[in-house]
Amino acid sequence: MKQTKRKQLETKGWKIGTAADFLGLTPEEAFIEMKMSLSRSLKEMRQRKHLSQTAFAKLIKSSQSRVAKMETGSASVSIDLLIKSLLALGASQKDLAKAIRSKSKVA
Amino acid sequence: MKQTKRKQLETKGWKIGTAADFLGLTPEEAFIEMKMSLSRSLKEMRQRKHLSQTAFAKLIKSSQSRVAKMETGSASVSIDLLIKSLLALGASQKDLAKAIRSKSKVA
DNA sequence: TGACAATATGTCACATCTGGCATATTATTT
DNA sequence: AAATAATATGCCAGATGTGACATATTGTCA
Repeated sequence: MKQTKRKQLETKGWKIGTAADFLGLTPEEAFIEMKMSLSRSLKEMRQRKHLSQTAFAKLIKSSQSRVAKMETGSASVSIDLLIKSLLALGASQKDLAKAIRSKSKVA
Repeated sequence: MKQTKRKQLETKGWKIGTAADFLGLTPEEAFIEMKMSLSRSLKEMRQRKHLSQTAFAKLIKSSQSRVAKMETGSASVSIDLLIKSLLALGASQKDLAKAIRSKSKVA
């Protein structure tokens, strides 16, 4: 739905589906977006610390392959793991909140 | 971390290391805090919509017992499930970001 | 180019999470 | 108080996520 139309409806007292789909995202899509966002944040933080995937994997007692999967947004990675990893890198809850909100670039 | 709070968490199935507690949140504790925060948000949103746990469970194709576990902060619930549930209730990523940052009160 | 480090992908046994059911506990209504 | 609704807790089989390993691909530098 277009922004303009939504605004018109809202000023007329309509309450349209909330939120998650404000930008046209279904809950599932929003969920995926969030994962991708966390993925990117993780990669950025790791690189900023000059850690290889292997070194980081050791740090969080995981494996290089799983770190790679985290950073490429593989479906086999849970948000739990992403968040635990980010926290291990020193991310604050504030950082995570920010990461969750940042959108992915569509090109 | 307060003794009373620790006890409550333990009865929910959480296992917390006993090591350095007073010096702020360990990543593990921060992780638990986040979950508790999401739990509270979920309960609030559901109640605001006047849905029983049973009705909400049907909505997200889960069970009343799991919804109860989500809201009581059981350790057997993943952040993935909490977030999916919140999104299903219409939470925006902004809402989630907010939820993640707010501290949980156990007392 | 070749050698080497970093990252990506596939597979799998094992661990954790999930839904559903039964049942217990707590609130609400009559 | 009894009946009823709502919520909580325990359990378990099946689903999903995990670490680890092998191997492939990509990147970098001599």
